[in-house]
Amino acid sequence: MRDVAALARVSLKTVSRVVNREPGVSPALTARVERAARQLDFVPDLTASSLRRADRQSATIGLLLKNIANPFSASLYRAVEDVARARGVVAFAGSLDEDADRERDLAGLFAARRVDGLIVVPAGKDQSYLQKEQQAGLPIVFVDRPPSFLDADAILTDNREGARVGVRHLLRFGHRRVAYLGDLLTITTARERHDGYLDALAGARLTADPDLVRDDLHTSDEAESAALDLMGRALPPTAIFASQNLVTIGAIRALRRLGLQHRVALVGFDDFLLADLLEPAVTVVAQDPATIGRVAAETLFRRLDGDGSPASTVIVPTRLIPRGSGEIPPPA
Amino acid sequence: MRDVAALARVSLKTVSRVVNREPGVSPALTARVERAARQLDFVPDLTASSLRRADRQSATIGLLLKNIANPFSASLYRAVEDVARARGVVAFAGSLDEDADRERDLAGLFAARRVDGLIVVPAGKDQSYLQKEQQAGLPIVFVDRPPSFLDADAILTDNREGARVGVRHLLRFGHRRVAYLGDLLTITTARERHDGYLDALAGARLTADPDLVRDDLHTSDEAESAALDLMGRALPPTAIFASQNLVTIGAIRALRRLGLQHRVALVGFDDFLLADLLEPAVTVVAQDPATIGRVAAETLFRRLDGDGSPASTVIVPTRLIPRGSGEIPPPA
DNA sequence: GGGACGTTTGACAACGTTGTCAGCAACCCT
DNA sequence: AGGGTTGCTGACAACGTTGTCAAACGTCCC
Repeated sequence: MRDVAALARVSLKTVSRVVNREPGVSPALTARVERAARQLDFVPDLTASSLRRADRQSATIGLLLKNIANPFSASLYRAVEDVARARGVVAFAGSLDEDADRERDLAGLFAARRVDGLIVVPAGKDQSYLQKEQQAGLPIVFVDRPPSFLDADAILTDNREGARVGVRHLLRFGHRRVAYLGDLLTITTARERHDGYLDALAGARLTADPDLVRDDLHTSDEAESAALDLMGRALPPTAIFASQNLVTIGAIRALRRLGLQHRVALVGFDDFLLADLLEPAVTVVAQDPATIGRVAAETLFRRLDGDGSPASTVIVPTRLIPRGSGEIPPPA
Repeated sequence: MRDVAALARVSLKTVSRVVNREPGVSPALTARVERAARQLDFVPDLTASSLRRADRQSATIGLLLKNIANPFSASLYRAVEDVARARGVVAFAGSLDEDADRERDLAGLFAARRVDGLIVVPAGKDQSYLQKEQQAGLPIVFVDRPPSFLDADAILTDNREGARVGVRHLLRFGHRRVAYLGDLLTITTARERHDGYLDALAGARLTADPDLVRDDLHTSDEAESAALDLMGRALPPTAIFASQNLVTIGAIRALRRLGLQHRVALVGFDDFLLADLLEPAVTVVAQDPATIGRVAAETLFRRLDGDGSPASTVIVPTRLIPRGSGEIPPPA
């Protein structure tokens, strides 16, 4: 900037004014400065600028995701990016892999870089460590899972209701032995889906058979062996509700291995690519990561624009997509 | 930091020394400063630090991707993140959607934030606009597609050879009428795959039937109608080579609609989730985004560590994964 | 006792930018 | 002509941190 000022024979401040399009610089000087800036390939340093500026905004936000490589996180990121882009804001992203330490570390790295806001899919059981930052004015929006020990905005999927609807869908076709395959119970959403499953059974005046309920399945392989084991029992289930993407895929693999994919009904929570091309096509309770991401980003920016209203929670509904696997009736 | 210094009754510089673990501070003062810092929840401002520091490193890199929401980009990001994490470096990411203007804009936004390096999947046809930054010392590594009008490191897939191997695989089963469904010819990799297809035909002393070659298909829907159209011709192909993920899926949909999925062979370029669960399972030429991302990040950091050797190009091989759809013989 | 030396500490300037304020010229009004 | 207003410009300090250098102190040796 100093070089630009020298070349245009003006002061630093005038260059700053031209670069920031502040009013009150004569056309002649504006032109001279712009020419000099172009000639020297001047790129203003946004970090220095935000250090000095009164509002201290860095036009940067941070995203803490489960795992960028999984489609849910990736869609979420993309939706946030699109909202941010419209404001010239760019985003940092990091994967947590369900690791609470990683969550704190990354939040610290982002805070040290003075992001303007944080969108968090929490991995740990306690977000109170963010309280200081929040009180210091950092807006934080939680996504997919509510914060613990912290009062903040949250954009959530209606997990319990979604699971209830999915399981009820199976019950309507006459199933009475519906198995549940669930993710780690340490994960809030997994617990909620588990509860939704129980709700649906209760709604049909059924009690859950503990032998048909398997929690803490976190990988496709674990889900596959759990499903194989279930189907090998004396009284196997006639339908399966899978609480998550990878679990659904594990269940599909198991049914395929047993040649039961057209005999045993299956509904999965969370949609996935090509679910419609499998045979049978997979009935799912679809979440809407794009909407969740968009709403989260909009909420964050509303806070940045000064909205000081109490923390709100938005529940994004799920949608049951019948495709075939969930409409298989029980054997007569 | 001033508050910490006041509370610990030391100078700013001493706080700085303690925070950065510089040697030569007495244990007594170190303890006092650390206590004060904890007490005040002091988080050092990395942007101010990097502004002042001699090396000007911000421990931040930027990634320009095709589209974060697509699995290739997401895996790439994750691989880069893992390498960066080990160094305490965080990453910005942005989607380009094949838009050259967007590429320049985002590169500018990242440059203004003084990233230490850039990993770019180029969208435009000319990267010379990055020359100034590069000469100013910004390491830039290109991924998936080589840079144009710029001398820089590149980590590429062997597209031409991969396509050749995929098509040769079909020819080995006796196919003579192999169709080609390709992405936009403006995309370098699409052209290379097209050439690989021609190579394979030439290797079998066949000439390409122009009626069987369809380029510029960029969405699943476009690919589907192109495939439907091809199969409706008087002399339809007995096998299809699809040059890209979405195109492969479009082709699958078309074959399904015609009930031909077990009659017409199909090989796709680029692996995708659940390809093994479709019927028939889909034979693909798999790329390796995780390796590509890891190598790109390693190359970038090597440059940051002062490697000044001439720009290098690393070719990451592809792998043919036979799963069924590519092993269907032509009708007798 | 005094000088040389090493260790620990702090004052100050600087990184690249912007907020504040003052200076100056040109104009308007009485 | 004098005073006020307006428009444009620049000097200077400041944002939060670190590099440089010198001061202060203690230790050791002759």
